[in-house]
Amino acid sequence: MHTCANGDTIVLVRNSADASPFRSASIKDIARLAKVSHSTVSRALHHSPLVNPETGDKIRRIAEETGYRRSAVARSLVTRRTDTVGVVVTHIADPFAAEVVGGIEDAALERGFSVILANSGGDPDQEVRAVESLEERRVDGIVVTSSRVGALYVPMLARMKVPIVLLNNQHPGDFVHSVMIDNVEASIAVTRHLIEAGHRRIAYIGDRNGHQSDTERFEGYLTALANADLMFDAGLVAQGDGKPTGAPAAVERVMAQPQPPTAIFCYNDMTALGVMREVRARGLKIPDDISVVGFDDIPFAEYVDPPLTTIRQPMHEMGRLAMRTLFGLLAGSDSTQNIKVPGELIVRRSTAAPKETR
Amino acid sequence: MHTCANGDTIVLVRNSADASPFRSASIKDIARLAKVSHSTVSRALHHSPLVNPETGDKIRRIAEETGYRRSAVARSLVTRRTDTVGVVVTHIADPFAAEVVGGIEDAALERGFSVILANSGGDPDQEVRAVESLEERRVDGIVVTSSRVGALYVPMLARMKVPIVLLNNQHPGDFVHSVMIDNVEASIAVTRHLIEAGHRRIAYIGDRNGHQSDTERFEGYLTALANADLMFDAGLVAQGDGKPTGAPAAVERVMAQPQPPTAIFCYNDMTALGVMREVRARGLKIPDDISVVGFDDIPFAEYVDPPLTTIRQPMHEMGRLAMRTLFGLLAGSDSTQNIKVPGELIVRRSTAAPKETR
DNA sequence: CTGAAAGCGCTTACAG
DNA sequence: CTGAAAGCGCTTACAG
Repeated sequence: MHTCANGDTIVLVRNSADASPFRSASIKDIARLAKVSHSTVSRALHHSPLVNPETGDKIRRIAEETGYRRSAVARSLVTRRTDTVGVVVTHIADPFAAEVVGGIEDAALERGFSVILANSGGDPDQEVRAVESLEERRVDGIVVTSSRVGALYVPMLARMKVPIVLLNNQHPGDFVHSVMIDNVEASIAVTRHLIEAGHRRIAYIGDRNGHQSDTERFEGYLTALANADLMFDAGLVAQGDGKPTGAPAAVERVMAQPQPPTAIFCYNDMTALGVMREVRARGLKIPDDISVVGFDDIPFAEYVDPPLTTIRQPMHEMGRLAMRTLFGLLAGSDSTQNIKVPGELIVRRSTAAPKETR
Repeated sequence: MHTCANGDTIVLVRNSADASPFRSASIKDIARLAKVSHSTVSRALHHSPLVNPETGDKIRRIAEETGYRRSAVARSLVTRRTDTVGVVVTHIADPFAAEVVGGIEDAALERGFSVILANSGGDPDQEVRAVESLEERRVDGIVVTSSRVGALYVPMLARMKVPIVLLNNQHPGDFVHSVMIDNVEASIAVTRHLIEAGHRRIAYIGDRNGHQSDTERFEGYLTALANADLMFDAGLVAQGDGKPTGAPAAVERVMAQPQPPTAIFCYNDMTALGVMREVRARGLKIPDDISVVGFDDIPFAEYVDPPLTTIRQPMHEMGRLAMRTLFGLLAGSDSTQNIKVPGELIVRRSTAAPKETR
């Protein structure tokens, strides 16, 4: 309840017994209290120079005192902007997604944007539904991480919907706007690191889910082997599932070879965690008996024992870059943006020279 | 562009050179194409029984073909609901927050709700700003995790704003609606676990940021000691910062005691990670020389070496419970909901009997 | 079964 | 500097 100097009073009451939507104070309520038109209230709240400073102050004071909150939904209807971006991730609890969203959040906050989260669960259909739901909510832009749909968005875009940028697109083929880690180069770098340490038999444990990033990392692995004139041995390649649980079977397969590997390159850090665990369960010491490398540099990579050698993806920065691209698009840029971000080789103690060479 | 059987045509054009907000198709465009009123279109899109089945089908087909997306913002303005919940977290990249948000997401999706994310950065002022921003966006409800404001929301609520539920409130004192882990009981359980293993000198490494949860966990620790008739030694208590980085100094302090501890109870798993690392750097073996326990059971707790004994917080489930409470409130419930969730002691290999007793 | 009308809470030319 | 008016894209009584 707010009582004015002139005795006017406003009481907002929940309508009836249940908590169904109640009417919150509107610009008109403030107008009545301030004895001005609602147009003037609207201007005052925007600090428009068109309103008398004293009137403006009075209006803002009343708004403050009554706990008035302007309705972003009403505003959006007329401005046709929601100052909102949608982000679709596979699972928010995935450390990669969480870090990326952190970067997106930061960039959004700087511009007064909010972010709406949507899950794809890694499923193409659910991903499309998530994007559609975001479109209904009239977000100003969308970033899709680890998309399984990728280029299929092109026709949607042709219909002139919201701008979309993909972050680490997992669908083969290019998309108009994207920020991607340079998987091939990074993969060459880790593999070369192992080769230079003296390894000749290097296993690759991939991801059976057919991610584009897996294809590219495998490609980098092959390239590095070729560059060093090392033979490729298909027996040293096995598939995991991107999670620790997929590792044991894959380790079993490569270690069963007549000449087992002295190093294992894992598709990602989560796989590496499972690999380290399985390798250790087999009584092997890391890195003395076998070297292990991952990919991503998730926050825990440095806390496992031994700390994991890996490729750092600048996840937070990638989130920001995706937002910068989006803001550029919103500002009218219509150029294609395909940003390729370099990974960084982080050498820790899970890698060393192979036994034989020492 | 959409061309109708009757030759009518609709073309939507971005207005002018820049990508400024363009007009997306509205219910009226569909109405024109279908040669009905926009009221009928609205009904058809809702599958209202009030519309002729054939007319309805025709309308929906046209909507489909033109890629029409109803505007949730316009709908919200009239229905006074946004089918949206706001979630404020300290940092989304925090594993605890990410898991909780995962549970919230799942519960939201089941009811067709979207979630808007907002960061508090652990700062009370920013937390309040985040909540206000969510109110402006007219979310139907808000869940605040690890609130630093807690009971201070009461006056805001008195103004009849959006329902708020706190998840693991970190502000002293109770709030109307909350879901909390039972810190005291859980803390008694881990401490008792150590005592039963034979430990007599148990250190506690807390969190200097003054979280309510730290106070409660410390309380549980004291209670368990007292229950076992063990003397409390202030020299065995040190403060970390909830992150691995805060651990070394704290370990230094407790290990410098004339009689160092044989076990360390850490405020949370992140602290335990740092403790394990520091303890190992000092040449001590875990658990042979010293036992370490954490709190939370973050996803990585089982992958560190040795796997960490800890208290599992059912984070995902807690997120769902918060949503259930919110939905109850939205459905008209006006009862106070203070849900206390039990933690679960997960014994792994970072704890064992102390050396002397073996 | 259908349409005309009012209204949700704002913003913003337009006229004073 | 201020107000009346139109309109953003929907929903929903109300009258046929």
